[in-house]
Amino acid sequence: MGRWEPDAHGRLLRASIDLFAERGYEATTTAQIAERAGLTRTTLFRLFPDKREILFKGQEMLIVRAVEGIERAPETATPFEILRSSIKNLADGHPASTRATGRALDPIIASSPELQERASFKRVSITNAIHEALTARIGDPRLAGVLADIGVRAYYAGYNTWVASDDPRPMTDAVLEELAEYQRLLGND
Amino acid sequence: MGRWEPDAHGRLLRASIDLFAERGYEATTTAQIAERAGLTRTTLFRLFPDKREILFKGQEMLIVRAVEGIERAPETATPFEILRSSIKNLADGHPASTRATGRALDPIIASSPELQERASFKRVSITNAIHEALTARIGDPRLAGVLADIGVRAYYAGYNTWVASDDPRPMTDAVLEELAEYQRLLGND
DNA sequence: GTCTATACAATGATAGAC
DNA sequence: GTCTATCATTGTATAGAC
Repeated sequence: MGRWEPDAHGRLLRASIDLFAERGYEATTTAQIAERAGLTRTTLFRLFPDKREILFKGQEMLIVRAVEGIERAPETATPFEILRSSIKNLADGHPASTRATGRALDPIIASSPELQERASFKRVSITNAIHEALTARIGDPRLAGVLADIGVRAYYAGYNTWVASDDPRPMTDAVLEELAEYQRLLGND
Repeated sequence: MGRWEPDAHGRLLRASIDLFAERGYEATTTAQIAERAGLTRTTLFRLFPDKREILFKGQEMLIVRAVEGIERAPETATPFEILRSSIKNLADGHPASTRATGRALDPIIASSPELQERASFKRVSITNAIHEALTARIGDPRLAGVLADIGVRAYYAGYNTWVASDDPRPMTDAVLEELAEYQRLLGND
């Protein structure tokens, strides 16, 4: 059954989404996923560390982009402007196709405690990475922590409204609007 | 081996902490935990839904207390005062013995990705519960979300400094001091 | 250098006996 | 309510095939 149709990751992701939508996450075995992707279970576990990660791999990029956005903020930027730079760079990483993927993926994640747990871990990990990089940049770890929370909340809330809408503008617009609302609420500093 | 020495939960928790500290979380099997507690593996899984939850059970109480604190806030309270009531009630739920438990437990959790994942889920769940209850109380879901983040951050940061210190005052003091710092940073509204 | 075959340990579920 | 026993599945390890 050897194969080098090259996109093994992509085939496994598509097979997973299809099967999870058809039969549910828990009712789908890793053997079935591998079979539908034209691979074996062994290969699946060589490419992904576990079953959950099939749906989440690629999110390491999110941390890289958020931290990059902090490093690229101009020398004179205020703490909130640095946060804005981070969240903008993070959202800019998403192509238009993210909307379709999210519409297929999000209901699956919502249906399984195991997947929600992994999603929570990703959210906390992104928050912690921003917290750390912001602390290095602005010095105050408390302010950095609160800003990290606010930025990540804007990112997820903006993502959710954008995925649910048909607004043709990029995801970044929705995320930055959300962030601006938070800034206004808190009496912008 | 039948037993009704009554504190099965407590025996399993203590056995887990001991064994995880001795041999590591992953290297300890559920059979070994059950054996040290004087029970069988089947009974362990009747009392706890999975191996991780042995260390985290009891945290449902945290959500109840946080929500209670919101409901009990006086009619005239500002949004931040309502949040303060929530976080105070949450922290008040911890007896002095929490410090010793935390000192034993926290390094174990930090050593295992699987446990960190469960811890992240608990943090997000508490945040979501506060978000929801605050939204019901004050109306604005955006303000409620940001406040929930801030409150939960104060709770965890206060917990961490309190566990690391030998300050004889209750945990609530450390948590509320942290929260007051955040309020000051954001130019109290 | 990627894919596969096989064997293995551990989690968690289930059915039935005392 | 606890136990014995059995089972499917996840995830690991190793060695080998193309």
